[in-house]
Amino acid sequence: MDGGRALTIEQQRKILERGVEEILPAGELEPLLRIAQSENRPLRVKLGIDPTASDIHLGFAVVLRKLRQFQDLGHTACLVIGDFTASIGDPSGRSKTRPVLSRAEIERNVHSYEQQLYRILDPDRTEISYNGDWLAEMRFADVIQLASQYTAARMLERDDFAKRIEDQQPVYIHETLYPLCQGQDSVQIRADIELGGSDQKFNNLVGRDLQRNAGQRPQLVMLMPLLVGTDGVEKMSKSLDNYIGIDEPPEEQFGKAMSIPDEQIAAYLELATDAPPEEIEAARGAQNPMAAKTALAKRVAALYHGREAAERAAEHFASTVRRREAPDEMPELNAAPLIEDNGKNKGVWIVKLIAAAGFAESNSAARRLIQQGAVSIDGERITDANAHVSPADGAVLKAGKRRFARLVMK
RNA sequence: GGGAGGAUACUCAAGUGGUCAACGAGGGCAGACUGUAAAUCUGCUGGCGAAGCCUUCGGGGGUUCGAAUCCUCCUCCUCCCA
Repeated sequence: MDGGRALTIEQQRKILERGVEEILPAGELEPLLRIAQSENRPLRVKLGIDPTASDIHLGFAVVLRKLRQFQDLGHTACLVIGDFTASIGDPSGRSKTRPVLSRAEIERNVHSYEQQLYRILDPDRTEISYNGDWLAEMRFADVIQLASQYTAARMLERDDFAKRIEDQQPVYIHETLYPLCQGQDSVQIRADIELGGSDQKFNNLVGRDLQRNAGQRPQLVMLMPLLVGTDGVEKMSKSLDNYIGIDEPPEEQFGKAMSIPDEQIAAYLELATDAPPEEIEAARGAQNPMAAKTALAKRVAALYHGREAAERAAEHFASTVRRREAPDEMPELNAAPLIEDNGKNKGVWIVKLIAAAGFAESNSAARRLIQQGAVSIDGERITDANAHVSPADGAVLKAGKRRFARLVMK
């Protein structure tokens, strides 16, 4: 509890409530902090992790960063890896039944997850458990006992299920067990608080009921707003490919951040960065979204790669995108083996060159790029798909705005 | 157990014998423009060294000069009644 000693309970509460969408029951955070203090023990703050994706993105980082705040105040992060529940699939926000993951996929994801988690969390105050350790051990009688604690009506009235039923989409029995499993996790690890995205409200509240039935104090539920993806519409997620990964290179993060719609700038500043409230407020009605967005993109890159890398990413963006210059560093492509000389054709066939560079998946796709005027060598546009070229060694091949390769001709 | 409906490209979704490599929308890509990889507009979006050819509409078999479209069997999916 060393971190917490310097601050009053009131101050701690303020920090912890910042950026939070909802606390259930409202107003219970401060009393809980007092209990922890008087009992002189860290709170156990639970976060369920669904290992269905292998990349942690800014959306999930919102919750992780909140968890980190708890850690900095001396509390314990209790991560529950849903290795067992991943084989069910969280129905939250889903309009369809989820595909089931294989054991191997889950293990691969978990492994990659753990490395990324500690870019945000403090490993010394983190406890990791796998819910398969207890859920897989349950006997059928235990499952019945668990299921007997909730009614079908309450389960089916939740939004996701109700909508599906109305749309004549299937709802499977095992999906209704998902919230119960997650609630059982809370019982198992004796969570004081459960963090989650706002779409986790129902699941987290089930945990309260189960804990109460088990004679525990029901966990406080803390819900964070969902970060919208770079498309500006859907929730950020890997499957929609609208995410910014915390492990991505700074240039990628910067560029992706620049591609969010202007209206999302303030939300991103608030949820995904440490920007002070004044800056967030200023960004809300900004006259110059470009400047605000650039500042945001820098903050994001700096958070995961440091200030210097963020500055470089900004410069990279300005030169490649705004001034359309070739970047300093780009992959090399040895084009020498592609050179032909058979009387009919002399040089490298441009279509093959594009395909070899990996800029197109097929020759047909390469032809399209060429015909659309996307391809150039050393700034000279090539629009004839039958063209053969003899570029100088070190010439720059470009396809579209962002794909570059330096040609090696010997 | 009984009845009804469905499976089309990345997704949704038209098409019910030739004019179908398959309408449309979303997504993606590209170009123009710009303040950005935003917005907007336009184009492209199965493969092949490509005026032509090849493969595709859940799977197999069949009818036909010709099938995504008709028949048949199979697989899978959904809904309604009980």
